[in-house]
Amino acid sequence: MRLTERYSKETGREYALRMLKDNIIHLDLVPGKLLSENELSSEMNLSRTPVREALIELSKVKIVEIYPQKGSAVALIDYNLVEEARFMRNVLECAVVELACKTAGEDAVRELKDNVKLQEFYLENRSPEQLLKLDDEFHRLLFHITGKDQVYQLMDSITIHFDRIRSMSLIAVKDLKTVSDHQAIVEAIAAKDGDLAKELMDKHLSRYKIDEEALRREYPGYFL
Amino acid sequence: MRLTERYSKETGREYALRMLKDNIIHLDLVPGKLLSENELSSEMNLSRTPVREALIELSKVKIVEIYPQKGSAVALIDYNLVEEARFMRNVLECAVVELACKTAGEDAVRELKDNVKLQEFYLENRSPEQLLKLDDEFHRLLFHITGKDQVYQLMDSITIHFDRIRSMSLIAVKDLKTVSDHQAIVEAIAAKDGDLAKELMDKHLSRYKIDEEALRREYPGYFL
DNA sequence: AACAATGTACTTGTATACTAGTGCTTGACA
DNA sequence: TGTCAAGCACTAGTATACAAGTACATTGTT
Repeated sequence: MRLTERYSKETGREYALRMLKDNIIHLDLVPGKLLSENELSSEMNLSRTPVREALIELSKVKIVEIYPQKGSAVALIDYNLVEEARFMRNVLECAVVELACKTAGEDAVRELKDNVKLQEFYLENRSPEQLLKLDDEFHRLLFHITGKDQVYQLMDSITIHFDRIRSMSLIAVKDLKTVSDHQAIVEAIAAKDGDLAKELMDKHLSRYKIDEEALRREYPGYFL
Repeated sequence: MRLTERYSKETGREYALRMLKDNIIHLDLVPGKLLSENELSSEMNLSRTPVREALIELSKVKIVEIYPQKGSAVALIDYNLVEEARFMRNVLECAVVELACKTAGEDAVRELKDNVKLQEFYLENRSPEQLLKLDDEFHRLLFHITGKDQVYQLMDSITIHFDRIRSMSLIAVKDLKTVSDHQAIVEAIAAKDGDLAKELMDKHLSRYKIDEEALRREYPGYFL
């Protein structure tokens, strides 16, 4: 378990949640790994209570399994759940981008354009970390400007299944195409072309498809 | 706060959650009502811990607000959140019913038909409670047969905003149309007509639209 | 040796005690 | 009378103690 510093205003529960998610996504806590509330809490210098609350939250999206009176574990990879996350994201993002075409004003479009401009900058400067952050931010922005923050938050909670296998997949996302996808989407929104925007988004998200069988071969034992 | 019996296998946390949701939906805990963990726990004959865990879960979908070190309250009605719930449901249900047209086998169609048959029975026998239950079950089934149970569960968690104002609205759902809507949807699925199914679902869900202004007039003070 | 019962060491679930932060009340003082 | 400050009564956040259930090892018996 890799730990980073606790933010100053962060509660114990938020810290535990952040640490657990990070470690699960980056496979420092591998699928199937047994989790003990006691062990985790002493590792993080917390009591069981905040750790337990974090585990309960993670179990809601089935990334952690809790067996009452027996133990807890990082969930094995259930490919159907990954597919659910992909499906949900695809459906909602397409609907939101279509909605954005109808409702987005000048300010919103400018915000999106600013974001993409920054992406171009970090693409040239080879800063994949910043780029990933801006990518997430771009999609979050689309939900925000259409007033669907809560929907985003719910969708985001299940996305961890997808994030985990993305981090397993060695194939990096082709950043160049990603950024130009974003550019095209913003242009479609500015032009208020809903059908085009939806189509572009669908194509964009399809780039993240990951070969299940290859992963299964490389990491047997991580799968359900 | 109205309490019903605790199920035998139910944990304290699950019981607290069920009670809180029921009372919020049926306005026994009105919007804006201050909640005290101590008060709630003694009312439910539990300690603070399981009650607190339930409140945290409800705060995730913003139906309960927790102000650290100050207090908690049932959230006022935020119409934008209601709209988010409606939007999310509409988008996902339409996508799922379309998917069902592609993937549903004979067994799945039979399950749906059985459900609708029961709806017809309870419609004739004027049993609105059973009918409501079957209505929920019908929609849950659509997600189940397409392998999207987790998506349903997440969607369902935000639906409470919608359920609350539905219970405020005196206008009962026209059960007759509801049942015939369901019939038509099942037929479209059996005929594998995705476009029709989607259109029918959209029309079906639009029946639940509620007049915001009328509610605002009737219940000022419940709104944000 | 085979097997059954029991003890033990774990787990999560719940209750309770303590910490720290908020806001209001109350009272002293100018 | 007005103002400010100390204290009190509440809150949620956290730590710890205890309860209840599970799995496994160990021991005693046949």
